[in-house]
Amino acid sequence: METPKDRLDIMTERMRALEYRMTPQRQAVLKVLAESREHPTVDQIYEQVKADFPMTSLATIYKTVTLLKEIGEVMELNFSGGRSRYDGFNPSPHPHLYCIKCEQVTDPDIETFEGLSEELAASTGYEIVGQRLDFFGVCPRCREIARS
Amino acid sequence: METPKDRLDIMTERMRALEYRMTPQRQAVLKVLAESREHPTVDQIYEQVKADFPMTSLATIYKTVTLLKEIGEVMELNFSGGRSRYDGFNPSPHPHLYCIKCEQVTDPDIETFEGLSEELAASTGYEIVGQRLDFFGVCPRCREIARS
DNA sequence: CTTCATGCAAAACATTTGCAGCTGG
DNA sequence: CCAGCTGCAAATGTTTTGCATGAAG
Repeated sequence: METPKDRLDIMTERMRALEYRMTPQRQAVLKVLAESREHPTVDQIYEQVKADFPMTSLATIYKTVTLLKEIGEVMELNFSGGRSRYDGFNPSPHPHLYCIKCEQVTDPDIETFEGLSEELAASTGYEIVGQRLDFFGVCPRCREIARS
Repeated sequence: METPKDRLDIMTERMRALEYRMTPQRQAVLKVLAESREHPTVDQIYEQVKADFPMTSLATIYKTVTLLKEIGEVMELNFSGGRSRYDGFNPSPHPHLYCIKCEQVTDPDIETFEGLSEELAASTGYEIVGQRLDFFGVCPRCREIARS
C-alpha cells in the first residue's frame, strides 16, 4: 500500500520532471493533498495550508490544484452543492461514498460492482439512497475532430 | 419502454397529486425534461422553453427544476464544469457516458458493471478515460443525529 | 537574470433569494 | 378571492483572471 509520504514524493518528483517550480506554497498544498483522505474542498486545503505557510492566498490553492488536476496527480470530484472535492492520495477512478447530510466522502472497501448497495449498507451503516456509475471519455465525433 | 409522453403524464399527474399549480411555464419545463434525452443544462432548458413560452425567466426554470428534483421526478447530474445536467426522462440512478470534450451525456446500453470500459469503448466508439461509481447515502453519525 | 509563481482585487459564472404583482384553482 | 407563482434584480458562493511584484532556478 502506498503511504502518504510515497504520494508526496511521487507528486513532487512529477512536478520536478515537468519543470514546474517548487515553491513553499506548492509544497504545502501537495502535502495536504498527499496526506488527506478526507477528499477536501479548496477551502479546507486552504485552511490547512495556512497553518504551515500563512502567507498563502486562496487563488494560489486554486491554481495549484488546477495544475495538479491537469497533470493527473489529483482527481476532482463533483458532487452537488457547488464545491468540488479533491483526492490527491488516490487520483485514479474508484468508488466513493458520499453522505448527503454531512457531505463526508469516504472510500468504501469493495471490489465488485454488483448488489453493492446492500453490501455497503451492511458494512458501513450508511443508509444508501443512490449510487452513481459514470464513464468519462471522448466521443467518436470529438476523436475525429482531434485527429484533424 | 416508457415514452416521452408517458413521462410527461406521470410528471404532470405527480404535480397535481402534490397540489402544485400547473402554470404554462411549468408545463413547458416538464415537456422539455420529459422529452429530452440530452441531459440538458438549465440554460438549454431555458432556450427550449422560450420557444414555446417566451415570457419565461431563468429563475423560474431553476425553481421548477429544483422542485422536480425534490419530488424525485428529475435527477441532477454534477459533472465538472460547474453546470448541472438534468435527466427528467429517467430520473433513477443509471450509468452515464460523458464526453470530456463536447460534454455530451448519453445513456449507454449496459446491464452489468464489470469489465465495462472495454465493452463500452467497443460498442460506442468512445475513448474511455475514466469512470465513476459513487454511492449516496446518510452516514451512521448523521442517521443518529436525525433520530434525535 | 529571466521566467514563472504569487497575491490581490476584480471579474466571471452558476445558482439562489426577496419581493411586488399576477394568476390558477 | 388568495395562496402560491412569476419575473426582475440583487445577493451569494465558487472559481477564474489580470496584473504588478517577488522569488525560483
